Amino acid sequence: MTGLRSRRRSETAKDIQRAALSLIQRDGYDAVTTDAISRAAGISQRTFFNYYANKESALMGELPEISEQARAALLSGEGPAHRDLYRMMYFHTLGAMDKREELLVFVCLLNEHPQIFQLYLTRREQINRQLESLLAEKFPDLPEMMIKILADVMLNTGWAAIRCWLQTDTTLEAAFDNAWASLLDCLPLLLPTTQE
Amino acid sequence: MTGLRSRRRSETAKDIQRAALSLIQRDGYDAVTTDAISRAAGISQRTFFNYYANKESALMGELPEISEQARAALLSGEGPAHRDLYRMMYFHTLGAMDKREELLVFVCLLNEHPQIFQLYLTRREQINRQLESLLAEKFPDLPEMMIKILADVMLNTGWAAIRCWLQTDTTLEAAFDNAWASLLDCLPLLLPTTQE
DNA sequence: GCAAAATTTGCACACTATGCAAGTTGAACG
DNA sequence: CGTTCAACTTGCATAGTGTGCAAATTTTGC
Repeated sequence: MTGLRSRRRSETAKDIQRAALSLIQRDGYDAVTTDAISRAAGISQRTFFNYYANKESALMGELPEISEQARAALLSGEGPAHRDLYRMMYFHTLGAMDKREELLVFVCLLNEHPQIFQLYLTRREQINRQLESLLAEKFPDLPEMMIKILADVMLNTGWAAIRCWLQTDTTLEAAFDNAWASLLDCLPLLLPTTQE
Repeated sequence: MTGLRSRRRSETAKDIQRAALSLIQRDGYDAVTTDAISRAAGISQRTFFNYYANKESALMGELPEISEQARAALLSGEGPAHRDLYRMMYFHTLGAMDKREELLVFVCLLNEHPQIFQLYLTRREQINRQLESLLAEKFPDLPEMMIKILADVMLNTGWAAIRCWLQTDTTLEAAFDNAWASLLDCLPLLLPTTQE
């Protein structure tokens, strides 16, 4: 796929997402139909389904690729691990922007609409798997199970930080620091006791 | 709600799930409609939707309550933590049965149908939150963030163990031991280095 | 500029899902 | 046991979702 077609596809995908978000903010999630989104985006409803599987997918937009910035943020880091994680998630998941207001709208929708919550979980899982592949690169000698568990532990802590950030007045960086500290505080509960 | 009505409701929910699983195994997921499931379960399609939101929910059945056995398995344990986790998940999530064959069917469907995968993730999340409430009970003085992170770490390790169990010839107990060992092996990677 | 490939669109239609009212069943009470 | 009421099921209508298919349009390569 070449220049104009590729660019056109990206722009249309983005147009659809913007139309979805705008209509949903105006009319409420349940009142917005795929037909309305399509018209607002300037395409036919039939074409809508060439881009997105359903309404909530349109609302969330496309899964971001791992950018060079996000890769570098994690791979080049020599520690501490949570600094790497913060920078990776900042560039990748938040798209290097402080999109707090937009994300707050989104969290509201999440809490009210199970379909969106489901898709959010799927997105999270997909991003966790992306991180997993990065970690496999960073630690080429670790077994697969360890990579998977490490990715899950790190990313779930990161998501908890983002959620905390959205609910309090703290900075994103401080939220990551706090979540990480909580994780480290949990470790003694996981370690073998003297009884073992 | 009293005796017969309550029992009737449970049985009908179960009938629907069984019908869904049976039809899907026979005809393939995409070929089975909510109408077909309803007829096979002996109810109208309209009633189907009084029980389940959609086809994949019917396939997965209802979310199990935390049984006394599962509670006891986690709350009474004095360690090691992964023994508690194993016993809790055995009683709660696997329903105290070795349902390996049925779960293998399910894993196949998971990998082929995004809607089922999404619902699986939602189920996982719901069970994680159930574990979280149990942990809050077991450790009443821990802050909320720690409880949340601890629940995520433990349950994700448990899910990884179950997935491993389904893919290898190992026993479920050994799979939990291995996954837990992998988790402990990850901890040094998370701890602060001397540079901090 | 032309031919081929890629993409959009209109259309038909099956399936999903919900509101509503009529019919049926279970529970409570005398 | 009979009656009344609440809970549940069902039929029906209908809007929205989602897909296959072929014609129309746009982009690409030469």
